[in-house]
Amino acid sequence: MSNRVVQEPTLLLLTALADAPRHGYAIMQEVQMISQGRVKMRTGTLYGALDRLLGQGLIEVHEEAVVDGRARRTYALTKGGRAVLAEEAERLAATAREAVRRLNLGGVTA
Amino acid sequence: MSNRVVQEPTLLLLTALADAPRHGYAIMQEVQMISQGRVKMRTGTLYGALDRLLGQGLIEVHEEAVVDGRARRTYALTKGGRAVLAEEAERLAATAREAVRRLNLGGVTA
DNA sequence: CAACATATGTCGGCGAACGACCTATAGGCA
DNA sequence: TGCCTATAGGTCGTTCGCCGACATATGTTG
Repeated sequence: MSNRVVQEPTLLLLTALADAPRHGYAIMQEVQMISQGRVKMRTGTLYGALDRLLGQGLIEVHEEAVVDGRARRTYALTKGGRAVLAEEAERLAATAREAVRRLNLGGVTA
Repeated sequence: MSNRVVQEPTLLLLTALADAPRHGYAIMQEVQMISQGRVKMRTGTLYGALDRLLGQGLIEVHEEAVVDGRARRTYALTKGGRAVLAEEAERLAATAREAVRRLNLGGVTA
């Protein structure tokens, strides 16, 4: 019953991976760009969300390299993640449309 | 920097009040309808959110009647609430558009 | 050398949402 | 009559995603 599928920061994360695989830092920058600088995703949110999404099978590790003894992972959307993102995007768009419709109904002639 | 303006359940609540003032129970039903039965708002969420939104000045008490010794309040959007809802709806629509755009970019030829 | 960007992560805490429960009346139905 | 459901409004403890701050390491530029 619960909606709690994905929240906005998470949705932006998925969106950031929609066109190409990216690594963590790049995702943060991409999220900022997508949201026109409004949402600055923190690392705490990022890596927490990545773990969660990996567990949910919405994203996967695309490539894993070790650079200077540090893991460098790039993540990619899975088919499931792609489907979820498409669904959520449609749902969001529908909600937004409904909000606008109602604002116009009750707004002017209230 | 933080996005956290309003979350989805809250946004649906505001949307439910966009065309006409409503009381709590009616809001719950309306939210269900708007979301096509996907989001079933609980009373815990509802009244918590109403208090919060009243405090933020996004909604106001429209009418207050006492029926059978019980308070019956109807809530309405304030101008501020209306503005916030309009903004958020636009933002959501933009995010959804970007998600779809990127899905089409990377989806087929990946 | 200091400062910033790149890059990856951990941890404590907050707050919205959730879920379960409570009260109360009216109506359907077995 | 007793039970369930819908209407209507409300409280409270818990969960969980997000936030903010911190830690670490390298490369670059002033």
